Amino acid sequence: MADCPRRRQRLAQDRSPDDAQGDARLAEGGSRRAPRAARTSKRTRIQRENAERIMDAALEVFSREGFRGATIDQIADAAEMSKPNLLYYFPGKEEIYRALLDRLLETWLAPLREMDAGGEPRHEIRDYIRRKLEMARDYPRESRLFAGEIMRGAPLLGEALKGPLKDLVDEKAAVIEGWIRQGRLARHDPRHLIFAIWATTQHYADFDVQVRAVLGDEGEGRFSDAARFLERVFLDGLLPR
Amino acid sequence: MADCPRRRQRLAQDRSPDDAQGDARLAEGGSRRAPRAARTSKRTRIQRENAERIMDAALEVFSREGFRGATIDQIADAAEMSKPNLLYYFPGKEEIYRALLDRLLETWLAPLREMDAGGEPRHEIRDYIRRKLEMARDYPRESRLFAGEIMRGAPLLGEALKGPLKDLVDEKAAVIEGWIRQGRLARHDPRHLIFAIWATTQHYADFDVQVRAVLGDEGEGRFSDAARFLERVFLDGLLPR
DNA sequence: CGTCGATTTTACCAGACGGTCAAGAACAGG
DNA sequence: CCTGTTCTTGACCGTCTGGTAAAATCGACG
Repeated sequence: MADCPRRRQRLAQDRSPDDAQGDARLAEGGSRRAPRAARTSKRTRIQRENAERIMDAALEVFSREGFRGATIDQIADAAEMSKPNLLYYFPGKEEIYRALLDRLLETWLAPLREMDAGGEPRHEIRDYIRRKLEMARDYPRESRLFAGEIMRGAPLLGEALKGPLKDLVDEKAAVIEGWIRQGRLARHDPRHLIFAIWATTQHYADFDVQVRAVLGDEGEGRFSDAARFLERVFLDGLLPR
Repeated sequence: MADCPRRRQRLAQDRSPDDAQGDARLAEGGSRRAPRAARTSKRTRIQRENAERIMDAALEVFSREGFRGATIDQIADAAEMSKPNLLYYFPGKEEIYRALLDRLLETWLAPLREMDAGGEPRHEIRDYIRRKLEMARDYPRESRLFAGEIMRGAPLLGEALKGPLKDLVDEKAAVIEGWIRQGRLARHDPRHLIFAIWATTQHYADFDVQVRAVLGDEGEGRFSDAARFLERVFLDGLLPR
């Protein structure tokens, strides 16, 4: 942790050229005014650049203010763009938000997905904690966006939680249960273990002001301190004695 | 945990008769329209009852929608009261919110405050986890209100975090360090331990939808399962081996 | 039972906000 | 350099929202 360099570019942003758009209902109902950006399947350079600028600005604003607290004007300002121009690229506020969540979800699941049934339990869990903590450190805005959506009752992400997210947790819970049956881990509920890792790591992004306030000046090394603490507690607590 | 009955009344609500009011600047600047409720120091029965109904409704709405997402109309509806009538008791939206936070803070710190330097470390930490988890179960709205305020950068609670909250954590961190020096606990950073307990317990209130989505039908006993899991992991991880 | 303050309501307002429109500016392809 | 398309903008609109004014109603107490 302490030794890996900061980075803050590209999560799932570099996927296909035609992604991350609020084009949910783009090519449908004929009568609706279609001449929005990207009616043709090919996107121009300007379209790609501006869509990206908007997404980044929206992440900044939504993660700080929440969905209702954010205004299109704020996002447009942050994207250095007029409001009507922004609305030329996205049909509305909710679509921008939805686009952000869409591309966030798989990024969010990635660290858990990497957990390898064939690996050594101690090693796999420690690495999972590290990866999650790195995400909290390097992508706090994404963490807060996600947290905000869940705390509001997940009006948009609700189905994804019961689908892909639950499926992944079920899969990895089975892996952990396998390790337990082999006697390589102490008997614990694997789902609550996963919750605990989510909670403790994301805490350092979502509650950053509180963490800083409590730690005061000594807060500089909070992420490496947290890594040390969490790895030791979880491993000592999880391994059979 | 599993055996203590549900309850959902009174946290710090029953303090003095003249509390929990947005009366920050009540008896000041003479020229401002004063005839709001409670200009005299004595509150009538109706004033107490209505202020309470408003606070409860506001907690419901603010905790679900966030500060900016909540509207005075929603709060008034929830309090079964007209908007102007509500504004007869509180000078504005922010004052209601502020009043909620004011009375929440000391409730929130209480469980940690109870941790006793003279007690047995294993017992004290286990009980602290239990108390926090009970609060997450019985007062999820308060938990979400607090979380929302912190996530927005704690614009109102900021000073309280650096003052009373930090002081309390410092005090209890010293207690834990004492236990460590006595060899009764393994060497760990006590502040990150406290963060971890906060994070894991509050997770069950703040991220309830996610927890439910992942656990599905088996989610009924989530609080007692969580208690079992957290107590074991933290204690096994914290005690010297 | 009348009076005066406490309480409640109806009507209203100014600004913010999400979104639209039509016209102008920039640009790519021929 | 012309032209059709893409991009950008200033002006505008209906609704929502926080908050106010003032009149009407209630209720305790002499």
